[in-house]
Amino acid sequence: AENEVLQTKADSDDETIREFGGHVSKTNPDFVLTFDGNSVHWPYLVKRADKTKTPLRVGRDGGPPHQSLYGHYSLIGRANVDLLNFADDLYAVKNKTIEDVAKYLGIELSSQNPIDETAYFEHWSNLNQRKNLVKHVEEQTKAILKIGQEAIDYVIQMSALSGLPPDQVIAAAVGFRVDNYLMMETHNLGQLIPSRMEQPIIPYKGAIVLEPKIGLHDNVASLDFSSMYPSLMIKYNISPDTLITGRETDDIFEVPEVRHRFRNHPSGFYRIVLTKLIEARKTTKAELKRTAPSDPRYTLLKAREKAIKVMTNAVYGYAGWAGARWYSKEVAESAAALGRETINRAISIAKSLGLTVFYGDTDSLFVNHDEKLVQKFQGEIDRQLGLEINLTEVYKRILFTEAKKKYAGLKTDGQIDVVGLEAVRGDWSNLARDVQNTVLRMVLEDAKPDRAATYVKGLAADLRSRMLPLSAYVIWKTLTKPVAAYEVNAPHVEAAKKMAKEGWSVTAGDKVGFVITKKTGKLYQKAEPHYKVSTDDIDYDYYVNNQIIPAAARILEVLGLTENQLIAEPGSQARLSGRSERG
DNA sequence: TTTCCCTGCTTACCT
DNA sequence: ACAGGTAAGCAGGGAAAT
Repeated sequence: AENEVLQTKADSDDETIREFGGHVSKTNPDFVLTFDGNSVHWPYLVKRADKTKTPLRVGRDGGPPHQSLYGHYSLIGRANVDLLNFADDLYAVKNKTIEDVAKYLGIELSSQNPIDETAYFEHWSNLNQRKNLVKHVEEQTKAILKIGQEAIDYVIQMSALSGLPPDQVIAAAVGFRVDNYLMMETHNLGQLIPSRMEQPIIPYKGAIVLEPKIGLHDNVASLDFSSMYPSLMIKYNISPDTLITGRETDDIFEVPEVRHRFRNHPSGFYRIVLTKLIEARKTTKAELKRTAPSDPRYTLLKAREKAIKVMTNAVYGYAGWAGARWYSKEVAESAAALGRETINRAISIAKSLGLTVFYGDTDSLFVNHDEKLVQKFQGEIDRQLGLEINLTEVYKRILFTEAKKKYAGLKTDGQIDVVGLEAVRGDWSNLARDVQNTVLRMVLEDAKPDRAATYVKGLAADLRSRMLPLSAYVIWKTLTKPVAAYEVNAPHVEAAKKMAKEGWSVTAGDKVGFVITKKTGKLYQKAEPHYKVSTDDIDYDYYVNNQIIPAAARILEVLGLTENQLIAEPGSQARLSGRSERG
């Protein structure tokens, strides 16, 4: 039956593998979906099939999977899609678990308490608990299918655009998707494809980030240039094949600041492909407007539009990537310089119209939302710069911290946008994130810190009696290299070492969950793998002083409160001296 | 001997 | 393993304070 979860009663590897192959042949799917299959399930199955000398018949040819490009396994005649690769494109999902990805995509899961990998063995060993483990895996299997249904249109559209097969395109890094897309277009133009060359990495100056106007501001609009870098590259014909290296002076454009020169005519390669991409996106958007959301083509068009957008936005970065076939430092550097000129001129225009600029980053500006002035501003950007700037959001109230790239705004629909702050960082505890989100809502709604300060003080005073689940205290950090390669001690590395000692395979790219315990010594000596900790072991002082207070203070300091004011009841010196050391 | 301050390593975020 | 710009915590070491 469709969407049926198959379970085997086989009790040996060879029997299980044989049965699995039989089911694949019988079902004969076009797509095979896994979650982390390229790193875990396929290599494992291949190894066990080898060891037991059992044929792993999963391809349409009845053959085994083959290791392919981009760290991916391919099945002959089927598209083997590893949905973890799709999840990597979902920036908002911090910890790429099946459960978190499903939740983000709005997929309902019937089980609320998934079993952590580290508890699998224990569940398997205990016959009563084994049932729960089987149930859990069944739930995950169903979730993977649903995630696949959400991903499939995007995968197919990205494949159609880039020319890479659907199973490869999602495994391929962004640079290789662009590379392949450009190769396709070169072919369409009847031109030759340059070979990839070893290039030294030469850094260059990038975008401008403005100093934010610290504090709470009411009625603020955010505006964004639409496709700023692509638009500038098209406008000034910035491309490797239009770059002038000789003495030409006729019909040329010199980029401000960096002084690279480009021919105005004929159109260069990047102008041609970027124009094509932008036109394709416009066409798709127009078609979407004519299509009812219930129409099956609607999701397909949405996916196509997203794929085109992703590709368009990646071209500038690609041009500055030393591994690109069409690498040109001059091109990337010129686009960046033109971007800086653009934002600077936009700031001048805004100010000349009487608008206040609160903040800006690369291609965005935050100004007071005076509707008439903002419209006039957009008109002037079009007239003076020949570029489009869109009103993307209106905030009833917005808070800028002293730091760049960290702010939060209350939108007109009551939702809060949080940018860069601890609340959106995956390497802070859920506890700290929840506290900061709560503080932000209180502050943005009240426009004063009192309610939030009382809340934080209350929580800090009796954290342990709140009996929060352990998951509130777990901190997740990525291991970016093998544990032995680290130069300095760090809590997540120490926790990883402890896991390795117990036989867990911890490798670069893994997320390590740890909890700070009451043990003595440096912080890294207090860190324990999350699954080994009980709530009795938690160092509550650390979580108050180094998680809750800093996360709350980041916001409340903007309104004049200090960290100390959040810890101490007025006049209580005892608590002040009771703080644990910070760094 | 303890505290303070600076620097480098490290991770994650923003556009 | 698309780009550069930015914040921030912790470790470690030496200088300054006790």
